[in-house]
Amino acid sequence: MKNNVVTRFAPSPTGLFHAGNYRTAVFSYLAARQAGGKFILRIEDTDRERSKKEYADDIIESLDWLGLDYDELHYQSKRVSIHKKYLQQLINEDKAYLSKEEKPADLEPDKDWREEVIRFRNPNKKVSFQDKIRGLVEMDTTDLGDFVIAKSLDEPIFHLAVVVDDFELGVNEVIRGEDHISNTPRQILIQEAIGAPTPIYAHLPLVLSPDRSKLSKRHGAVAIAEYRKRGYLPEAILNYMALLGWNPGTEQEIFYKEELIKSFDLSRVQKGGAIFDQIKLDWINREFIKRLSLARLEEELTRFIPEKFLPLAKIISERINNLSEAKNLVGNGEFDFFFAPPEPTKELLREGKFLDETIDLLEKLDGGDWSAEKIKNKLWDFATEQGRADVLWPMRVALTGREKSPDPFTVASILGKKESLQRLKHAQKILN
RNA sequence: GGCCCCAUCGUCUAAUGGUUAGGACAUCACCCUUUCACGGUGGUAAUCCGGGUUCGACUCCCGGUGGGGUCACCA
Repeated sequence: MKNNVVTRFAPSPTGLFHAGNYRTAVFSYLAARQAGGKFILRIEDTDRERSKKEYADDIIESLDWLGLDYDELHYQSKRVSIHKKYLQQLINEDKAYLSKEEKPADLEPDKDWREEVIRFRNPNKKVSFQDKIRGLVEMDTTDLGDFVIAKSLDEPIFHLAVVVDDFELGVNEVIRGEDHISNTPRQILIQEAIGAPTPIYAHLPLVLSPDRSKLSKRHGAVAIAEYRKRGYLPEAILNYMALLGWNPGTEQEIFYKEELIKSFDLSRVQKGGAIFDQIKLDWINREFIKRLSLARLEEELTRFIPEKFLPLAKIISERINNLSEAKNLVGNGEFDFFFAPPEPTKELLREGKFLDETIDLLEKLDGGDWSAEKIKNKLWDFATEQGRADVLWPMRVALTGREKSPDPFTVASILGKKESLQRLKHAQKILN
């Protein structure tokens, strides 16, 4: 009999899905897939006040986009009858009890408040658990007191719901953020009370902001959906997040999903928190952009630039960190950066040496055969003879009006014969 | 503050008692080149501090210091 690994990702839909959450999902996913086990997505939406459907949808769409496929999807709010069963049982066995509460004086006026809640009868003992990343962790639960596990029989809260669901769904490896370490003893107490086995834990180091505090919405975290909009590739995000806090022990940096699944190993996960480094993400994204097939590159680029610039796809791909930057290079359909309106200055034209000859040579080239390669062939010998800089600089400036651009042959090919010659002649006029 | 976790270049990390402490990103210099970009080569840069243990500590132990997490009728 194979001991199948079952992991889960259990986000609460109370905000946009970002790198902090996402890294937990990646590690849970990789651990499950590597073991040939099961990966469960459970949306923890029992807090009716804070949970929003749009956030749940955002999580699902982001996971889908990133290619983290799950075997089961559960909404915790739909499982309250199961939680209720266990709650009732705990009360019957006097392991939990109804507790009268005194309303705090400083309670916010519009805040939901129960006069009576269900508290767990804390046996006040030391508990310990095995953590795949940190080893044996021990804690005394005495100072936790009789903590609240439900607002009512129909309203379980976090600790009870998590323990019951993990048990019922067969989760045997709980992979979650380090911020849950202090919740673990409480949950173990509940497990013991309902007769559930304690899963293996793996508490991941936190993803940090540049100031080393926990990454959060209001603190530097960018939503996954936003990265998508900015033209980051899902494989790049996956790769970068996997490398944040984990490494394969080799010098490989670029991984596709299948390779990650193959090499992933929880025991090689770092213990300390890791700062989210946008610059390195950019580098990885660039690496994946470079590795894109021409067909896929063009397809991705059409989300950001007009189709007529697709012949430039390759050249563009060498100059951008993310696809949306392509917009800055070609503008909104009008010739922009690469193809600025030709307003060459005399100075930039360097006296326009050989502009006449360049025009003559190009006039002879068939307009139906106007490729960058053909243009280059036509001009190359002459340019080499006269000094390439002296011939090509004026041509570049005349065509683009700028010092910086792709090579002039490519520019000319995109502009077409008519427009190219028009611009060259315009430059000629300026010089006279 | 109590409890808990953590600590190698600026950043992500490798080295599980013996290495000139390695790699990547970033940065700097040079090369390539019709500009930018791409690419290539090389450089700068780290074991938090103090005690032990040991022939020998980044590595093991103890103590500091520092950072972080958590202390809800949120997850």
